[in-house]
Amino acid sequence: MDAMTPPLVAHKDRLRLWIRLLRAARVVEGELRERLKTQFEMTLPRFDVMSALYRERDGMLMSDLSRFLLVSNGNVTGIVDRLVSDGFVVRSNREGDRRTSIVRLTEAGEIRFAEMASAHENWIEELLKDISEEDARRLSSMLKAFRSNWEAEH
Amino acid sequence: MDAMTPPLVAHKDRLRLWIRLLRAARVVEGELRERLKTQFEMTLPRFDVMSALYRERDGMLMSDLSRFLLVSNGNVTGIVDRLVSDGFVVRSNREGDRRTSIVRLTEAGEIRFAEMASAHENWIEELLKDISEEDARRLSSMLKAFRSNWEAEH
DNA sequence: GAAAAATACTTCAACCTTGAAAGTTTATGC
DNA sequence: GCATAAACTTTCAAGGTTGAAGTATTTTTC
Repeated sequence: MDAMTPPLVAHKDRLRLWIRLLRAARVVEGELRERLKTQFEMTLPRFDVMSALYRERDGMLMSDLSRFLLVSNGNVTGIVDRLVSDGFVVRSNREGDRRTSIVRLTEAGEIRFAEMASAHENWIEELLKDISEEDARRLSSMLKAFRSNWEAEH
Repeated sequence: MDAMTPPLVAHKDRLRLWIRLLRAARVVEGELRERLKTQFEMTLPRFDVMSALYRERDGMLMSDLSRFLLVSNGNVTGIVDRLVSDGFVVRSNREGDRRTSIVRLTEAGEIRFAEMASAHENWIEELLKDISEEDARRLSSMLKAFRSNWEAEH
């Protein structure tokens, strides 16, 4: 064998990273989905919408939700519909623009989300406990930079 | 203000990491989905199944696929059904156990996957280009450790 | 070897998701 | 002002996803 033989599979580091990242995300997401369902009778997509609305107490447009959550418009329509019939969310008309309506949490929605958010935070701490806080911070800022670059390009 | 006042929001590093990781994964996944669709008329779940079968040329059981891809059994049934009608996959009976069948790529499936895999690898390189190879390796091994710990505990 | 348990898979209802098409309303150009 | 474009949302079909229930087969237990 030639001592100078180059590696047969070079520059695959990013591909491997992507695969592992995806699998880790799936594992954690599956666990969260299950706990939300059993402990709060809640789905992950609905939790995500409520989370966005909890940050924006004055409400959001459907398109705001769609953009923020990175999902399609039609998708948000269905999820909000179900949250409305759950009694956690309301659509209210907006003065001066009859195309849009503002989506807000109801009081029941705020109370329920606060409960879930508290549990959710603990679950994440538990599920990611094997990642040191140091690593978490470094990785987190790496991902922030990644996202910033992405936003700048798209 | 008390100089010793502790941070109001401590130990949120992992939560922030999780949120950013999820968003990054969604951005990349959305891009991959769109490219697979427009350039290969292929969905991401079907690509994932073909990818698993390409690694295991002798074929896999449905339950192997389910376990490997981290999705439910019923889900795999549907995706494989569609891949069979696409002509990319076959189910063949297995001697000695009539509960199971071996799922394999057809020759057309192997050829098609090889084309897609090549493009896919380039896409990942492109999409993750802002992550240095050094960072990619470090993060990758961090995620590997995370997954190993997870497996050990579950 | 019959009964019970375990294994492998499919079916199904409910929900999530996308992308395209269509509806409504508002803004723009002339 | 009127036509056109743009913006915002919903609808719909096709597909993905889960978890529970059901079917079939094999293995285990006694």
